[in-house]
Amino acid sequence: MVLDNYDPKTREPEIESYWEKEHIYAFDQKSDKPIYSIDTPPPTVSGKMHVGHSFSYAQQDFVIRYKRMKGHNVFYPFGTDDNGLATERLIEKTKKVRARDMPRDEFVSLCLTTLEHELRPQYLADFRRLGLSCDFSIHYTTIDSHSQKISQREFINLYEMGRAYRKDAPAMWCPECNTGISQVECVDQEFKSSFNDIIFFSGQEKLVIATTRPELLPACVAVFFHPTDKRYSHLRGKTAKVPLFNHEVPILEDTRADPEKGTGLVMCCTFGDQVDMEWQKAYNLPIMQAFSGNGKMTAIAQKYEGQNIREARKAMIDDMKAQELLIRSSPITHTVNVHERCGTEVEFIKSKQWFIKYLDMKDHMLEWGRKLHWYPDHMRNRYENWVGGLQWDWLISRQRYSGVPFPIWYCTKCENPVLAKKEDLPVDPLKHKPPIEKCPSCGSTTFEPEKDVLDTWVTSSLTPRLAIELMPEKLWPKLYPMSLRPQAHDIITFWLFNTTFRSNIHYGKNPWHDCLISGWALDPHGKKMSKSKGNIIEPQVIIDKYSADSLRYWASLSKPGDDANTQDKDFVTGQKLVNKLWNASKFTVSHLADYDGKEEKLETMDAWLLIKLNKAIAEATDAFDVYAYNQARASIDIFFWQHLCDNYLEIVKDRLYNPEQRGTRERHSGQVALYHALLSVLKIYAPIIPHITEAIYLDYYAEKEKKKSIHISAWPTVNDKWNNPEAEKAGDLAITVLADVRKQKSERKISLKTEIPTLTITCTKEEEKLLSLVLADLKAATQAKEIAFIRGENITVTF
RNA sequence: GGGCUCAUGGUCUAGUGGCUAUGACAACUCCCUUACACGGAGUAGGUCGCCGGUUCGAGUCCGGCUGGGCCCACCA
Repeated sequence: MVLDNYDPKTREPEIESYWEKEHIYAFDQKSDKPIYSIDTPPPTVSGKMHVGHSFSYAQQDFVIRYKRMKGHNVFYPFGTDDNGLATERLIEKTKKVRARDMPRDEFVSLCLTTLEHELRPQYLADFRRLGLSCDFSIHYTTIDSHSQKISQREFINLYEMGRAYRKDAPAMWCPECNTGISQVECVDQEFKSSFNDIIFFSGQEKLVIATTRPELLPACVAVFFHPTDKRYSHLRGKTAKVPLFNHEVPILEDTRADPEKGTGLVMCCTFGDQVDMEWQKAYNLPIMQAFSGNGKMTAIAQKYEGQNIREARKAMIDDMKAQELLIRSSPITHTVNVHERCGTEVEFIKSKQWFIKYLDMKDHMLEWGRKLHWYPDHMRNRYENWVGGLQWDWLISRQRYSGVPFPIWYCTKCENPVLAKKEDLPVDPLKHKPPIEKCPSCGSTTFEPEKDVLDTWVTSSLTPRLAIELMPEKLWPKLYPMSLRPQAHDIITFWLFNTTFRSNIHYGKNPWHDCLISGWALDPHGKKMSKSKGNIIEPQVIIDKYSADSLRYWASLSKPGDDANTQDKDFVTGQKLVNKLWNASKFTVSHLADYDGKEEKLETMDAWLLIKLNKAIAEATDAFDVYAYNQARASIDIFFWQHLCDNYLEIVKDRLYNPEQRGTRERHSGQVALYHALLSVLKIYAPIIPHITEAIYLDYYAEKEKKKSIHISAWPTVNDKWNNPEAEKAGDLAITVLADVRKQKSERKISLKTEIPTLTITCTKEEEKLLSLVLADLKAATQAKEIAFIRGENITVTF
């Protein structure tokens, strides 16, 4: 019962162990309380928890802890994403190997064992140390067989619905990673390049064409100009000779050629960019492939064959210069699409890839997005904007090593795909045999496994299923749709969007009711953190230096969806709060040792405190109900610091210490107010700073309330019998007087303890009446021996 | 180029049409008062980015502008 001192460094981990041992956050499969289920974001196992994680996971934990205290049976699983390219790169780095230099089997098993024994446990420990109230026993990883089974099952379902198709198509391709990629994995990056004016011949006429991609010349299949461009209208129907390669290509008109750009003439190469692809389709032009998937020039590049893109570009520019085919080369900076994981320029390559058909669903997608409750609401715009801009079906093949395999084999003779049977899942076609002996269409008996793996988002767009299917099937309808998807705003376009799509396609409903979108943690100056800038702030260091509670407190300062600057001073603020809570509690609890829990008529100041408390409870509750944890926190901050600590405790002290002079009933009344005020303060703070509030609760209140943890105790409610407008007015007046006395003492540079022989208050008759209700407390707080009243309009104080 | 978002004392920030615009940090002045000096009481510091409009009333709503951020498009 003695609150000694509080060292978060040792106490926080102890408290976390206690939660674990007592299963405080365990989901109760048998309970009939309303369920609140969360589609927890599975973070990509990347070594260490990032400060951005601590920011957004803390924010989701605030509202989830609130829901738990409000009486929900909380289903809060924890998954990790350790599937796909990001994981491969991490393993390559930590184990100093290269996937392409070793057998696939060996690499995959290295990934799995390293994850299981080294990376994941360390990583999970970081999230635990943040004080998240997850039920960590409900755990999946996006690469485990449970997830593979579900992912493959739903892929087969898509295939059966006719939504998964395999097509020879220009696919976005990363020549460095040697894999197809999707629209969402691309980012813009500025590059220095050169704009080259090169000469095509149309008969004897010299045509100047500007290009940044001369290495695509061997794949040039046409030249275009705008139909209204008079400079070139005489070229209609003619052909042009491609420099260096000398093949003739048609000269065509199309409105997509911009007369303002370059010379107004543009070459079309399959495939330089998206317009090239549109032209190829529209004019049925041949498909030429200048380089292959690994970024090396192909045979059509003739003497440049085997060179990589950059080498070929330079060599061709040099050769054209030598042959006087290059008029001018001006350096430019332009933005190009690069693969976000490696920064390589994205190319288009023709290959056989699996796609999920969804462009036909745009209207439905918008409707689904509108049915979700977004917090904050404007985040919906990002979803709608994304849907509006979709132009590709979802490319889901990845030419990687570690990932969920496609459950498919192909007939070696007719390429007919053979899908695994659902009861055999999960399968790895590289290891397992197809479920049939003979190809149903051609009768061949030899099959070839699909070597590609599924895009990691194919699996992670099923996280609500991965989570609930860990539970017995009879609970699924109660858990799904889930209550909440918390996540950061940067992945609305893929994770949130894809999950919404999958859920509606497979189950005919949205995957959740609410989405809580968090912002980003930026550096102290509002800049994005990055290794290259050297401005990374590590949450582990903050927890060590301050505490997990102060890290969480910082996360509660900004409103949902807002980015926050990561500043030391905010951690200091949290640390001060922890300290203040501890000391205020120490004081309070020491005066509650003999408190009997009986309630009787309250002293006016005590009633005043409980009115303020009622208001704080109402505000915090309303705020938490709409996920406005920052407003809830602000309300309780004001109550705790101003009303309780700065004013009330100073006022009630004298009654608590001196019951002989002030009366035992008066002391007891103070105890009543203190008991409820502190308890509610702790409870309202509990979702934000769960460690310190638990420490205090366990020391004093746990026994009284017969609960093992504050986090499963009942959320405070407004108590109507405390409402007392007269007491509130009287208390507010007393605070005005007290503040004025303090101000004058401060101006006279005398201690607040200095006695005042007679305090004269000028006020109205009604004010005097109200103040007389709290006269004894006011005397004690101001150190006034006597208080005299003079009639007057504006309340003033002299001594 | 389009969409969204943000702009409030030196710094960061609250603010949901309505008295004198919130709080924190920093600064300054004081106070070692038996919960806390990791504390307390005060003081100073703001034409709420700019221009216009709606309104009895605008930091708040509307339009335009300027400047940041994010997403998308463009990329010959």
